[in-house]
Amino acid sequence: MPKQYKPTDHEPRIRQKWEASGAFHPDPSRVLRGEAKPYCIVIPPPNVTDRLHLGHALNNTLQDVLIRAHRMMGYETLWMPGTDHAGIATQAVVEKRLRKEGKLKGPLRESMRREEFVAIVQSFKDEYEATITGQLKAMGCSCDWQRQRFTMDEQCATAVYEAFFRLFRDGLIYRGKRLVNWDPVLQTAVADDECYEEEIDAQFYYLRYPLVHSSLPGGTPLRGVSAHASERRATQDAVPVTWSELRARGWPSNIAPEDADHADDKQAWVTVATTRPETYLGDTAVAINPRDPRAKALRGLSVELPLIGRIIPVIEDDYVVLPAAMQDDPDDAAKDPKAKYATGFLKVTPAHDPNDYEIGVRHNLPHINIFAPDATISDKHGWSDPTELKGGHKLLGLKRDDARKLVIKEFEAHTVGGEGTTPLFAKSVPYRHSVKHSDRSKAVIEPYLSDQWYVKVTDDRLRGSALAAMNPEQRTHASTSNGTANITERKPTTAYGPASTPAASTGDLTFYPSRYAKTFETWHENIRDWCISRQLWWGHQIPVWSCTDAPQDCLDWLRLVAGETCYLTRVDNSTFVCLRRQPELDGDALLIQRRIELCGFRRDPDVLDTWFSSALWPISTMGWPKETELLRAFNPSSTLCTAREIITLWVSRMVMFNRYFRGQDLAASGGLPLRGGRNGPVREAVSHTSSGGSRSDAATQGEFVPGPLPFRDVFIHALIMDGDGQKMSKSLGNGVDPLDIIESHGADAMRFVLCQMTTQTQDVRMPVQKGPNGKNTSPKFDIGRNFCNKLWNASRFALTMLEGSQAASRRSTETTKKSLVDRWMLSRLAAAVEQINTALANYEYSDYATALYDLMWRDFCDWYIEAVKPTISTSTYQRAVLAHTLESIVRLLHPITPFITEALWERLKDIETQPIPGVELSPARIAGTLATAGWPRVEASLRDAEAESQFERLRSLVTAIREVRAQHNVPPKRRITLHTPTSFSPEESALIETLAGVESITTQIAPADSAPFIHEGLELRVSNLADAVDSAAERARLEKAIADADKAIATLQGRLNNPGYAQKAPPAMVEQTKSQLAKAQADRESAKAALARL
RNA sequence: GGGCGGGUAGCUCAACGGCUAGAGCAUUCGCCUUACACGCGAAGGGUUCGGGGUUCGAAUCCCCGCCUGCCCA
Repeated sequence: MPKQYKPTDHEPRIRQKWEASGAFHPDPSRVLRGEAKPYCIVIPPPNVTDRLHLGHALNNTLQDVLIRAHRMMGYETLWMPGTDHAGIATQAVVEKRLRKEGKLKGPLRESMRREEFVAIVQSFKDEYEATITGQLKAMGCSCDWQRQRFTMDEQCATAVYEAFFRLFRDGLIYRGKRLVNWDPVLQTAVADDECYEEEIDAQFYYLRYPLVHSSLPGGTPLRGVSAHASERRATQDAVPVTWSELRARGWPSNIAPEDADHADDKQAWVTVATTRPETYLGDTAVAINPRDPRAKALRGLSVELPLIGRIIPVIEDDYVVLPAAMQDDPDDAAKDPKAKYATGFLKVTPAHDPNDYEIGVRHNLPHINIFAPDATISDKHGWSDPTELKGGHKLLGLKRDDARKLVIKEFEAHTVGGEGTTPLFAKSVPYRHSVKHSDRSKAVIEPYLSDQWYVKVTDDRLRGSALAAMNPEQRTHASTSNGTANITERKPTTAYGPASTPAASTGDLTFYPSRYAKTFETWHENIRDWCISRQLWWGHQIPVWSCTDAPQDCLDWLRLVAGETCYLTRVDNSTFVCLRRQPELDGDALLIQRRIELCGFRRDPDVLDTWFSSALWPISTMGWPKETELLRAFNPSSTLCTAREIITLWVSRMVMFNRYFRGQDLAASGGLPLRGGRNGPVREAVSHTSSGGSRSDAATQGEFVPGPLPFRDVFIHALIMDGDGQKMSKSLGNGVDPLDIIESHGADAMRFVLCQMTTQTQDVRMPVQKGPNGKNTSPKFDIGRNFCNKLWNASRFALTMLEGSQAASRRSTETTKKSLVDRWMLSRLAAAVEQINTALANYEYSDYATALYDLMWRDFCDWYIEAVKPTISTSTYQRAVLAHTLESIVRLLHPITPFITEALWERLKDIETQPIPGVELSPARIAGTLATAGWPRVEASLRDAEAESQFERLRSLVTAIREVRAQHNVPPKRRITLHTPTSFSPEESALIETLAGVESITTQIAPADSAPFIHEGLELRVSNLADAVDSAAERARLEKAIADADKAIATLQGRLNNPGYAQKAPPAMVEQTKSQLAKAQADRESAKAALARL
């Protein structure tokens, strides 16, 4: 064996060995036949946009640790791998690439055919999928590569279309409007993360809106009626409100003194402040804060929008910022920069501002879209008939900036009430603020209202079942027995229990760390319907065909064929047809598709949100909607391992979908019993009233019983930050590539460090430096590399001892005595195994790795190996302890550092030693493959408190002697003499001599040139040091010993002098303190005596 | 605005109401002691962010404040 462990000499070969062994490809039928318990993790599928970064390395290492540990524990273990198509991100990356290469100019939709583009993305995906798979393999991930999936492959797509169809049929998908970030240049919606904010210098414009009475009933014009109709009516009905009338209604007299001409008989107005005057065309209300003293006077009044004459209500909403002067707390005003500019009146444009949109929802206001897709003013997209009104037509066709200028000009030219002296335009003030821009076109984003598809996750069948899935101990708001907050800090798991129960369901979803349960809970309590349509080409195209004013005969025919293959709904005069596109039904679906397309139906061009397919991942990868063996054996899976940012986007949706669809499946198949016996036989189908309910699915229309969870445990791990606490990212250049680390330090070193870093905190820091090859690395990985090298050398030493002495074992001098160090080592091993099992069961990776670090390095290498050097070649038993301890360490480490342990085990596995009772190392299921070897079972009876305390005393004595040696610069090879008033057993003496470089131990008086030291309250001496003893140094050392003892005495005495302590503290604690005090006092006395003799 | 974290040695982190607050790296000193210099032995280094409180006892629990990060809106 070489002196240093070189990962590259072993990793590729071991990867091949694993792959050839089939060790990672489980057999579901073993689970179904009851031969093995299942353990399963579905990988959070990485995006195919890019290669994996260090965060992925962490995420997947943690999964592999669980997978490998359970495989060794005897579970039938499945780690399902795959990748995600990542719609928006991937499309953006490919589009950018094409533009860079000059292959794409202008808007995508006009420059390229859909099929053409999708094909390019497909090949891009193939490239990255291969890269990602290679990276995972390089890390040693023991995925079932034969079952690898992709969210857009045929199997997953089948699941997506089936799920969409069922939700559509069950009334859980509907069409609605939503504000999107619209890029007017590319004419597409873009996601939030494709926008950037940029500060620009702009103006706050102050516009006057004349007040009028509305003749509409209830003083709430526009409510629930179309904008078109109300505009007409409003123009005829407007009656001005005068200032005198306003004062009569309670308008405060001290308000708005700057408006000099508040003549009693003149029409009154309100002044709104806005940065976007042109959007006034889409205003549907003016809002005021209810705490505003003017609010009461305005209640029930309206304003008339100049130039277009629309009458819109004055409403009250908390969102409106009070002007700085009106705020109770001047500090609040200072905090909100807008308060300085606010007038207290907010023009509300629900179709063109996200906040206004919310106000619109709260007050049921109409949305009036005033822009064409290219962001020019248009009367064709929601704003109707400006030409009949008072001059709004001048604005038609103008771009946003031009429209803004013209609006200001018009407002300057006109006056309140049409004939007054007060201009509609009050003033403008410079204002710097940040505005959203599109990454790709740099255009200013327009919030734009458009039709979208939604999943009604607020329905109790989805939201409700997600909340019900939670472990009751982790719920805070549910009706717990005493109604108080009740979050368990930690699940009291101390041993490895069954990892997966076949039908985990209600109440089984448990978060680690538990605090994340709250994130999950509050998300569902405040959940909103989920917008699932995206204006992209890369993704699952929505399987809905629609037609406005479809021919009657076509509709009649559709009603006839509606059922298992298609489902239709009507909204106003539009018909929407959803086709079910399971492969076996494709014939029918295709027929219907052709027919309706001939009738004028067109398929929705949008694709589904990527999370829709991700939400199905735990079942789609297993073949759903087919009732496969895999699905039955491995759903629910055991653990989901992910980062916290994904709890809301992904975890929630997987829980809802798994429970919903599997609930339906189970009901349809006669209601398989769910755990806990909550549900008896599912009730027979009740008739479904809406059109098109299918026959075979009738059973699913009955009372809904949620099905099993997608997984039982959710482990949320930390995010890796750089040394400054910043996220690692490409643009910052602070990212670390896992492959670089694997190359420089080895996969095991990387994995070890990542595990050791994984505590329960929210994020961990990893200082980043440039390595010798110019690539980013971190000094942290040296820990792992050194650790592996240490293990390698410990094994190297052990192997020479074991191999070399196999022949010697037949010699007559052999002893089989159980020595102190052997008992101590086995005791340490038993303790470590217990600690490791507990850590694993609670996802405490750092504890797991640290326990092994200490066991291997501190206990095994520093003390055990050093101690047995003189005796190992003549003790059969000791060699057996050495071999068993080392092999246990290697097996326990395998989940963290699979390569080096596999390489070492190839040599260790054939060493023959006598058995050690209480240590069970069962053979590998696949011969010669550690990955399938048994998890070490070490009996707790090997714990030996006496051996541990006896060894601990020797160890502290050895350390004390070494300290004196170091102080006197005694050469390591020099043997010295220990003078002690007490005697040691021959076994103890031998250990002291070996470990402390002592030649002889004597009770004889030490010569004058010896060095005193204190151990357990006694003065001991060492002599025969190389140089004469330096009494000044001795004095300093003894004085320090006295000072240390004094400090301890003060602390301990103070504790005992506290009257409450003896009374209230546990007696054992008090006893301990007393003995500590006695020892400290003895130390002190001995040191003083030694000092006096100097 | 709501929610959740973090602040302990120069750095990265432990310590989960009870040993004189511990590791690794870095620093200093001595060693190529024949498993390992990616190593061995030893040393120095802490007002546990600040202030109150609860307790026999607080880094730990509670309150206030400061700094810092993340998620949701």
